[in-house]
Amino acid sequence: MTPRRREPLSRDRVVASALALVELHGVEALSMRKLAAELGVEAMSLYNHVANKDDVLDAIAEVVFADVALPPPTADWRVDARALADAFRAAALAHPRTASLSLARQLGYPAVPVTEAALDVLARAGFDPEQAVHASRTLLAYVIGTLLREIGSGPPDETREPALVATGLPRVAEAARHLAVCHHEAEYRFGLDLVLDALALRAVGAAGGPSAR
Amino acid sequence: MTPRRREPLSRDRVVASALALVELHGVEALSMRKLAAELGVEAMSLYNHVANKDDVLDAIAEVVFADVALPPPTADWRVDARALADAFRAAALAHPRTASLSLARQLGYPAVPVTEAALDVLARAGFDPEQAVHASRTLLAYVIGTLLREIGSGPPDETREPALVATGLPRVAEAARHLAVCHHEAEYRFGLDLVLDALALRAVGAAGGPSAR
DNA sequence: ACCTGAACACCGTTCAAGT
DNA sequence: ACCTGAACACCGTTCAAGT
Repeated sequence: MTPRRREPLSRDRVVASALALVELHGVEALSMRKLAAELGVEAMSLYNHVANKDDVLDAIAEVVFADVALPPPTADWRVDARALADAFRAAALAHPRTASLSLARQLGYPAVPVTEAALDVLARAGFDPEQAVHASRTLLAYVIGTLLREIGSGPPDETREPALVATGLPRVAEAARHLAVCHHEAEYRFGLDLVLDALALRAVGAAGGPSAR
Repeated sequence: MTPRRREPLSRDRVVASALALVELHGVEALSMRKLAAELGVEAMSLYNHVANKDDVLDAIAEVVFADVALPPPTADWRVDARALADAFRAAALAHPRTASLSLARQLGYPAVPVTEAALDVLARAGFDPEQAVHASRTLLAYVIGTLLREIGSGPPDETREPALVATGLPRVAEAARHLAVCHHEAEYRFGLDLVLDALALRAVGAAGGPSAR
């Protein structure tokens, strides 16, 4: 019978509990009623702290990217760009089951510091503010697309390679061995290097004069 | 009282109806009961043709990319790569409200022809089969990431720019005018050019000898 | 101010029964 | 073989009532 036999409910407690439930059982298993039960309360009490279920889902998405551990800048913008992309990826992979929420919804205001860091890196690479916005969007689109593939891909599946060969499509059959598997880390790194190379080229062009083309 | 007063139910009719409902009212509004009503049948009848609701959602995702209008090859692989990316984007944008289904789930077997076309383009660019797989995954990740941003972004919002300035973050404030808006078509093209440039560079390297680096 | 009981209008899915 | 009625075990959310 301590004075705080039960923590008072709060928006933060509701959201934290919801994130935990999603991480444990997946988004589709989250219900307002189970969330309330988890918090030792009736479902209707939640509505004093969140607007509705969608509000809860938005809040979960925001928490994920509020967690991005921004790397300290170095002298090499390429190193910094890579570190920032890695940090973003790490934050998403820390909560894989929230991916469909955090990646599909528009990145909210808690993600603004990530944008600041990206624009800073790209400014140091030589982009003017407008080009830096475009470049950062390209980089982020690549990273998010890669994460979506990684998080959505199931466990290894031995039937994939023979199925690909059986399509009879020549290029697919020829590459079936490589298409059947996906080493996510290496795949991410391959494309990231590629995008960074391209950004480096544009940055040099931009430094040579405004609106190079 | 014509003999076919009512078309017989079939998996294809169920899926087509589901796609139409999603396109009209969104994924969250799709229920087995409403789907059945749309088909003039009781909800339980659907289970003679589909395994469950998830099966329906998977089937919708497959239909979207079965529709990709593969462009005929030309003499210029760069033109072809762009045309293929454009065709993929067009297919996704033709059913924007299914995006969370079609882009987040693993691309199914109906999308294999797209992979064949991509690998063919990249082979003609000079990539060996393994490198072509990596390159195609990079390209697709970029396109999908861009689509997710495009489809997830709401209508223009006048409050965004002042909110960005108000963060006090210097790069964000400086670029607020450009961050506040997003011309999706132009943004997509910017990054696509960038990725294609980078692929062109790798292709040359690969043509110079196996495993350049 | 915050919590709750009861209720409303829904869900997906199973199963035994119909034709 | 295909369709259905009734039922089960759930949903999100509202509202008036409690403390």
